[in-house]
This record gives sequence, C-alpha cells and structure tokens, in this order.
Amino acid sequence: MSSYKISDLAKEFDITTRTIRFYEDKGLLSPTRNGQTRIYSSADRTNLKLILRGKRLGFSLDQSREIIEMYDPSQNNTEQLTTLISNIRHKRDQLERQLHDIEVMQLDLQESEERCLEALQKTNN
Amino acid sequence: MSSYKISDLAKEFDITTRTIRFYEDKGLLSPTRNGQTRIYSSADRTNLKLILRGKRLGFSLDQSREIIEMYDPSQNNTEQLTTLISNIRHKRDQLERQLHDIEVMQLDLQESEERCLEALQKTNN
DNA sequence: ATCAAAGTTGACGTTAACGTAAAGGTAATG
DNA sequence: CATTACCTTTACGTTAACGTCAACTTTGAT
Repeated sequence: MSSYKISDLAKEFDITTRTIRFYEDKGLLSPTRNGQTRIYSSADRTNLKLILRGKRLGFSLDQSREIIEMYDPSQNNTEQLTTLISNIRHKRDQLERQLHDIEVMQLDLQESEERCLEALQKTNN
Repeated sequence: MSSYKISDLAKEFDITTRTIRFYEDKGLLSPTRNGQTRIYSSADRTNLKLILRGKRLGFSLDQSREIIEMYDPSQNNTEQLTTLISNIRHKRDQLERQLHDIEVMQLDLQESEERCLEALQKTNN
C-alpha cells in the first residue's frame, strides 16, 4: 500500500488535515490528485515524517524543507552537488552542537533529580 | 563580577535588550533595580543561558521556565518534591527521544553526503 | 554643565504555524 | 435515494516571540 488519503496520514501521525494541506501550501508535500482529492505517495509520507521529526527538534518548516532537499538525490551538475554537500555538512555540525546541548542538559537534570531525592530522604527521616 | 547591566547580557549572548525585558515580562528573569535601571545577578545570567539553550533545542519559553524550576532547589514539602522529580524524569525521557531523533538524522545525512560524493566522482571522471 | 549614550515604559506591528468556520462537492452505505 | 462521512477551497482568527517606533529619563564622559 503505497498511496494514502489525507485522513490516513492525519490519523497515522496524529495531526489535522489542515496541517497537511498547510505543508503542501508551503511546498513541503506534493500529492497528486484523483479528480479533486489528494493522493499521497510513500515519498510524501516519508517527507511528512521528516517534517515532524524536524519539529520535534525545533526546526522551522523552512529548515525541514532544506532537510528534505538534502535527502533528495535529484541534483545533477557539479556546482549544485558541491553546495548541497556544503549544506549537509553545515547541518551535521549544527546537529552535533544540538547533541552536545542535550547531553549537558541531561547531566544537569540528572544532578537535579539526585538532589531532589536526597532532599526527600532527609524529609522522610 | 556578579552583577550585570542589561546591555552587558545583550552583548554577551548576542540578543537585544528587548528580548531580555520580554523574558522578564514572561517571568523567566527577575532582576533587582538600582533606581529605575535593572541589575542582573549571576543567577539571572544562568537562567538566561538556560533559556537560550532551550531555544536551540526548540523549547518554548514555557518549557524553559519549567527547566529553570527544575534547577531551582527551593522546593520544600514532600509533595512538591515528588511532582518535581516526576517532571524531571518526563523531561529526561523527552530529551532521550530527542537525542535519538538527532542520531537518526545524523546517520541519514551522512548517507546523503556519501551519495553526493559518489555522484561527484562519477561526474568528474 | 552639557550632550551623547544607554536606560525606561508603553503600544502597536510582524511572522510562523497552524485553528476554525463557512460553503460547497463527492462517495459510500444502509 | 437519502443521509452521513469525507473531501475541497476561501478566508479570517490566534498565539508565541519578539521587532520597532515614540516619548521620556538617567548617566557618564568631556
């Protein structure tokens, strides 16, 4: 099953159909049509997954669009390829920094939790 | 030096004074006053760092406020402590998922980059 | 003392990312 | 065949997170 109605995707990813149409309006999805109604391919579904993952990471839709273009191998000439590679490396660097931020925050929260547990011990004894 | 003027913080973190006042308005910072002008403590500076780190991770200001409260050990009674611990664990779980999202995206982008490099090879030979 | 630089409080403007309501077309099910 | 359930477009509304004046006061350097 490699084609989906809008409500299929809406249910699967727990978003509204309005949101899906909005993403199309912004050029992030490009479903075909059966008469008037939209038909989504598995590529559209993949792109939607990328968008939502981007959202969980705090990306804007513009940034998610860039991500999608990075997955897309439809680049031909040398110049496009080199700028694409440069963009990918930039994004990888940014993700690396984000990873570091998360790790620091994880450690901090771990310490906070331990302090809370100690405080609880003292209160309960 | 453990006190700062608004422009000190603005320069250090490359944000506008408007932004700093906005954060105060939202209850994320609480500078004291010298007459009319705001004086920021090192605690305020720390909170500001937390806010900006949160922003890099896609957190809303409300979420950053929660994070700040998790760092703050001003909880006394048992009930507050247990709910705080629960909140911290929730946040840690969320960060874990976010970490996973980033790792997956890193791998995907690595593959994309490799494909681009291959395509470049073929073009240049 | 003066004068530019930096501080203050309103208050309205802006952008992203949708929500929501209206008004209508289509399809499938009892 | 009628009604219910989706689909469509259009369009205005909303919230978060500031930007951008304006109008005024305060402070620091010459």
